[in-house]
Amino acid sequence: MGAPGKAKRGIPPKSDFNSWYPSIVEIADLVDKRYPIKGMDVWKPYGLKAMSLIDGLTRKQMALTGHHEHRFPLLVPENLLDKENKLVSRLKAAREAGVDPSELRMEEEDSGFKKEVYWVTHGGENELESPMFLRPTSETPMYTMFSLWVRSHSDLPLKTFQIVNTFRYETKQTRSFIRVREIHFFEAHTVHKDEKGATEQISEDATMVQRILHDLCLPSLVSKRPVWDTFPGAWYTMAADVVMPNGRTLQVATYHHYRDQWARAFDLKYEDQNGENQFCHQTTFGMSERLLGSLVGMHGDDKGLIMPPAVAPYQVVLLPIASHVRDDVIPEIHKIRDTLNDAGLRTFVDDRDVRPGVKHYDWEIKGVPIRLELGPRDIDSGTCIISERIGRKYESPISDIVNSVNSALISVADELRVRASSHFSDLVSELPEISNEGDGHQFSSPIIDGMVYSFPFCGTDSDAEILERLSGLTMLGECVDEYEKPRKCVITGKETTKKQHLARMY
RNA sequence: GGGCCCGUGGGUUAGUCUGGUCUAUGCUAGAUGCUUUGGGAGCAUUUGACCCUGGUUCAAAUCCAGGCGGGCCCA
Repeated sequence: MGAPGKAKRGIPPKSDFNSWYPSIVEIADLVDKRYPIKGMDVWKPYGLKAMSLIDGLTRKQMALTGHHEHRFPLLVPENLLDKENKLVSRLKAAREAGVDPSELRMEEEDSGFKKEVYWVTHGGENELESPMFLRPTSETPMYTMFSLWVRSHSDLPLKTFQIVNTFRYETKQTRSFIRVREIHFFEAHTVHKDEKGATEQISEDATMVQRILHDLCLPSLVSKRPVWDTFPGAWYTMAADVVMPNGRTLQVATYHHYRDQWARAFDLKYEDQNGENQFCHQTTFGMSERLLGSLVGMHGDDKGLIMPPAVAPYQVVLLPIASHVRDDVIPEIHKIRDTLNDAGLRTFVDDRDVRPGVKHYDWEIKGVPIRLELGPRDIDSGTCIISERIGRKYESPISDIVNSVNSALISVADELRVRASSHFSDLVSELPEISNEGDGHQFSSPIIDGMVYSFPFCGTDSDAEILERLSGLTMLGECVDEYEKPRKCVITGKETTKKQHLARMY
């Protein structure tokens, strides 16, 4: 704690999360929100570096699984959107009518996509004959090209991805990294011979998400979204949700199994071994800067951010002490820095001419996992002082500095995982029992704002709707983790191992 | 779609109801100098703001209208 009554750079307490979050993203120098367009923040170097490192984790997973990076154009001609709109509205209508999409015949219908995109209508002063829009996601441009690229079964599977900016015209309240209009977006799109190939891809996606979230020290809930919350073009949608400290869930990753629905709309076919044309099966996998938002929200505390070592822009900040008193402090600290750099660590020497306390506070706000102090006394004794952002502070011999720093980084990451999962279990609790007397369904105890509720459920869509209405919360979908022993469904009373969650979503 | 609120230096804030004493207050941040440097140093000097346009008035940060920008709540 600082001196009584003295604000720490004006950071509100973390317990007031709705004020803390928007303040910390600016105070820690991740973004500047003052750009005069709502939902379009300026990325500052520190924030951009963290995001690039997160992208690095993603790229690593993509490389391990044989995906290739592409880059598709930002602009999409309007007539391609029509194709997608038709598909989406047909599938949506089919779903609502409860029939197979192929049985349904549709007239033109506006699915509403047009309202959610930014339009380019002019070239210079001339109105464009065919307007274009900024991609909200890249199915349309990509699948247009895929149908040119895929000829034969030997072209499959086609595994692509790109990390680009996408645009959505949000009218609701925006929040840095959580709801923005210019989205830093990762999207992987794959094309397979059959449903089985696409299904295997979905499980590969699940593995990748968990590896990335492990590096970010984030626990998550993975669910199969309810039908009404599935992306209309998808057969089914899987999603990973992180629980923020205010109890709202944040969807950080989704992966969709499309079957051959899009392939039929975009005429995406291949010739199989028998010389026959077959429609392809497809998947997509998406993530965004919400990953950064979620680690800011989960790990930060009253003093500022805490960066998971895997993506900390600086893993070690070195603080020279009293360097004007002794000439050897700076050279010695540079030596240590070079040693750490050679070991592959990201470092920074803070040689500003300010008092050491200021530097400690500054780097605490930015969440640097380890601060390393070196002053004349340390040089004489052959040691330095290591402060971990999670609280520990101790002396360490300079001769073995790489090992000390590496194990300190591991201990920070471990501690973050412990804290995050204890936080997580505090926020998720069992749904109160439901009675169904004459006056309809009732909870035995009231729903508390800021909690996520888990419960056994095997009911129908309309049972789910009852729960949503009764609680005022949203169903996350069927969780991939099931109960070990069957339990009674909260609505039907039948035994089931299936687990669901109700939460307020971002 | 419906309703409500707000716009003052980089940040935050006083002043707006009741027009003049406001070339605009406090804190913080920034700059310069000297002294300082093992967890937020001190002193001195100093830079910096009334969202835009129009109206009312002798007089507008303040009242009115419109615009632009931001936020909240409800469907």
